[in-house]
Amino acid sequence: MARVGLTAERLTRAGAELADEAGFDQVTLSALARSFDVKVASLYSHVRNSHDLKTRITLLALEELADRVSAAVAGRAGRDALAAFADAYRDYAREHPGRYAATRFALAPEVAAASAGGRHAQLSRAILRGYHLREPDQTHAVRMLGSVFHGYISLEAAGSFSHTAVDSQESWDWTIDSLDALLRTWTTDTTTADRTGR
Amino acid sequence: MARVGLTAERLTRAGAELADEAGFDQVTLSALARSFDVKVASLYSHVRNSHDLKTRITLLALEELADRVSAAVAGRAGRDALAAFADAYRDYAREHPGRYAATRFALAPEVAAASAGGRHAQLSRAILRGYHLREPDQTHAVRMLGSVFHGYISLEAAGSFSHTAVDSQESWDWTIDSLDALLRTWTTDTTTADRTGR
DNA sequence: TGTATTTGCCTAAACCCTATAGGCAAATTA
DNA sequence: TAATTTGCCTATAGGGTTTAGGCAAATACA
Repeated sequence: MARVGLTAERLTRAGAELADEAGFDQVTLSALARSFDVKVASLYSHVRNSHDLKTRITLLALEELADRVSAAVAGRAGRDALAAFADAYRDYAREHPGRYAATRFALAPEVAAASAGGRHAQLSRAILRGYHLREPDQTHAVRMLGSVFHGYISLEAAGSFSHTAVDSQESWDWTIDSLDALLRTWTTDTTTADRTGR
Repeated sequence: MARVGLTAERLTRAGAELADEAGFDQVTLSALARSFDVKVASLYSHVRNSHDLKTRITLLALEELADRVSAAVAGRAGRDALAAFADAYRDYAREHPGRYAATRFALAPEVAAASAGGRHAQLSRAILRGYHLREPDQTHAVRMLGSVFHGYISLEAAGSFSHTAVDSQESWDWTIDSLDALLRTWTTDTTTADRTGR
């Protein structure tokens, strides 16, 4: 019985590819075993179980994505940085839908703490640095940006924006412009009363 | 063999409850059969298959949610309407996490066309009526609002906002205020160049 | 280099979920 | 009351997960 040379890493990479091709929830140990022409039970020497495999794919995706976002925003500021940041997420989601879906997988707290999740949070705050927000506004803004981008990406992936004639790219640009404008109002004018006009 | 009196409707309602308790992807025909103390095969007389059941739960959730949102925004305008709209979605997601998750289930195009999805789109546009946006800005704004609210709700549900001391309710209010302010800039000043300051 | 140990992949088996076919009895209709 | 429809059943097959235990290939060590 020749050995195929499985490792947790190879399984994780193959799992990530399968996720992109068939969807993250189609990633099963059975499918993976088939793709390596190996019996399912053999995989249990390398990953603890199905959940463990998904966790590993999630960690891989979080790292990859953080690397991309990090490279995209390097040397940029203001609207430029904001757009690069947003595009990095969206492009990744479009190129790697399964991996992007994996980044939504609920990790165990200890695992999450050791993941690239922290880098994402830092990157988000780095983008806002140029807008000079004070706490707690900065936290509010981090949450809002995360919400908009993640929301847009998932609705777009679900096909929610393909019913009308308006191009999705236009709405995306409009959204980034709007967020930039919004954040800039905070830069120069920091009282809520004035900002909201109430 | 006494009959239990199953119907597609009863299965759908029980499925929705199960979704809220255990998660939408824990909704299985097996679990449902157990809860009715009936054999699994019996369910196939009432629903075509597992996918059909999930579709029915999705349609139920979309209707319920549209009813709630519709009632919430009735008689309101401006920021008031915007907040009522947003809160209706968020409250529903918090009270019925499984049903809210169901609203993200990908429906077949014909089914989606006959669903309450259209009502949601109309409600969204109704909110914007008070801000007097022209096309295609209105469409952009509809997409942005959908993105923010859906994104916020799903990130919040995933626990993404429970790592810092800042209260999630505050960020939510801040976000709604920000969106209101943003939309109001469009009301009085409609050229992109001026709005973004580029 | 030969032997001991570890490690990788295997078979076997149990459990759960989905789905179809075909049967019998309860409910409905005539 | 008889005929028909309908609801729930048993049986069966297929796919995914997971554990236990075995044999052989790779590795370590004398």
